[in-house]
Amino acid sequence: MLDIRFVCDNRKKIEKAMKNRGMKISLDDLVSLDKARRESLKEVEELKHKRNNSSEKIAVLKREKKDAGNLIKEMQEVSRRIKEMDTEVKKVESKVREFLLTLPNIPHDSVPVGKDLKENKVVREDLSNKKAFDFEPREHADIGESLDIMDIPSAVKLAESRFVMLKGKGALLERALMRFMLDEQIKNGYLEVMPPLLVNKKAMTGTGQLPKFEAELYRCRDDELYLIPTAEVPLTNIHSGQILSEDRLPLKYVACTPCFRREAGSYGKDTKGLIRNHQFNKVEIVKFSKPGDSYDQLEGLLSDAEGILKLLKIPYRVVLLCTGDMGFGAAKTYDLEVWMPGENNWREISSCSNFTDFQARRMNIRHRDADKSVSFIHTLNGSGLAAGRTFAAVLENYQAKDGTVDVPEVLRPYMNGLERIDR
RNA sequence: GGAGAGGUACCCAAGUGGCUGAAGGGGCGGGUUUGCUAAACCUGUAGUGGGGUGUAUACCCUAGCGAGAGUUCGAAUCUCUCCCUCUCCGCCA
Repeated sequence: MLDIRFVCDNRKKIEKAMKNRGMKISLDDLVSLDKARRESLKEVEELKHKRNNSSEKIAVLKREKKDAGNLIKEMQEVSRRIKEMDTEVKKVESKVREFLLTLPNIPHDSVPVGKDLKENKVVREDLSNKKAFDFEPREHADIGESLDIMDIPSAVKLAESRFVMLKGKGALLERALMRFMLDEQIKNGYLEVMPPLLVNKKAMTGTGQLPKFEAELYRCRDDELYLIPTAEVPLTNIHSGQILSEDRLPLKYVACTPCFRREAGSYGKDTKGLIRNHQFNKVEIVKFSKPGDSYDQLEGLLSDAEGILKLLKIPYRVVLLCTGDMGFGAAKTYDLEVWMPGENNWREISSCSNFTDFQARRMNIRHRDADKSVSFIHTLNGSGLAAGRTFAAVLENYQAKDGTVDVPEVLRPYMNGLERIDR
């Protein structure tokens, strides 16, 4: 959410930013709505002032056993008017808020302007671990099924399409990845958390999933609770409503959780294997930062995520998203993409974003400066990494000609010393 | 799920319609005195959101006693709805 004052004072800037995101938005209504809000508010507060004074006078009169009838009569009318105006002000306020909740964040100046993913910028790449295959590398779903470590038909029978069941060494590999990635992020100074996987509406609104993206969420029938689409939601909401003291910042959290996404509107896309599922495991890292150094913190968070791929020895590149491809709440986003030799393509495996004060304003997370003034903090998050997609990347990059898969060295301690996955 | 008790500031807590724009403790900040790992006394302690005036410092108004609605000239206090916490019972990994 953007600050209403900032929006009103910087219309040109906002409208340009929205245009860069590929949105056509006019702020005329919002600005006049807010003007009306301020005028009514001033008027009603003056009436309230009058009422407060008169109430006191009435109290004094009554105590002195004098007649207060006239004043009471007068105040009846004032009170009626206050009630009327309060309703009006509230209506306008909620309209303003509703509008603000649908406005995305303003992209940072360093973000390239562009229409879609074709205009994203590759910032750097590390191909030192890219292998030359002397055979035609296969896709991960193919490898997984022939090794009998991925069972899609069973998962579909139990749930529906876009679910997968891992078995045996596959389940072990997934668990190893989760533990390895968690341990690394803990080493990087993040505090591990096991959060609720179901959260309420307020939390979903805080991070920006609601109200705009309700169709992406699984919702409980009898309770006002939603399955988390990412641990970003519970982690970022940990400090909602709080004023954090500056010496605690940055706060860093990590969680490994299943994530649930309806993937509405992606029918027919990435239907094979582990790339786009309704349920997947992900290690998420979140930072609460002072406003001043959030962009430095973003670089750090990115390299924390990147470190996993370096250790796993998987070729990857860092992509800076352009304005048209960036998520709703982000001011700046780097994607980490891994090389998938079977698919002969790059795949997003992590998305690291600075949300600036966009989420903090929704959640009301603030900090106290050295000069005692209070301001919104900045939130950041990134995957470190998505386990399912990392699983796929390991299969494709570590496959051998005979259909087996080597276990990356760093994972072996987590897999009871297992060096190779075979049948 | 059933029954009961609660939710007041950083914490504990008093408070059933108007000198409560919230008593009293504790904690924390400042001060005084005596002096040694501190005590006693004095004093401050509603932060914040919103609106306005002014501009380096400020001031005024308004909201705020779990949340929302209602009654009333006036609500922490009365009524309703919801949320949360605790205790007992039931169920349960």
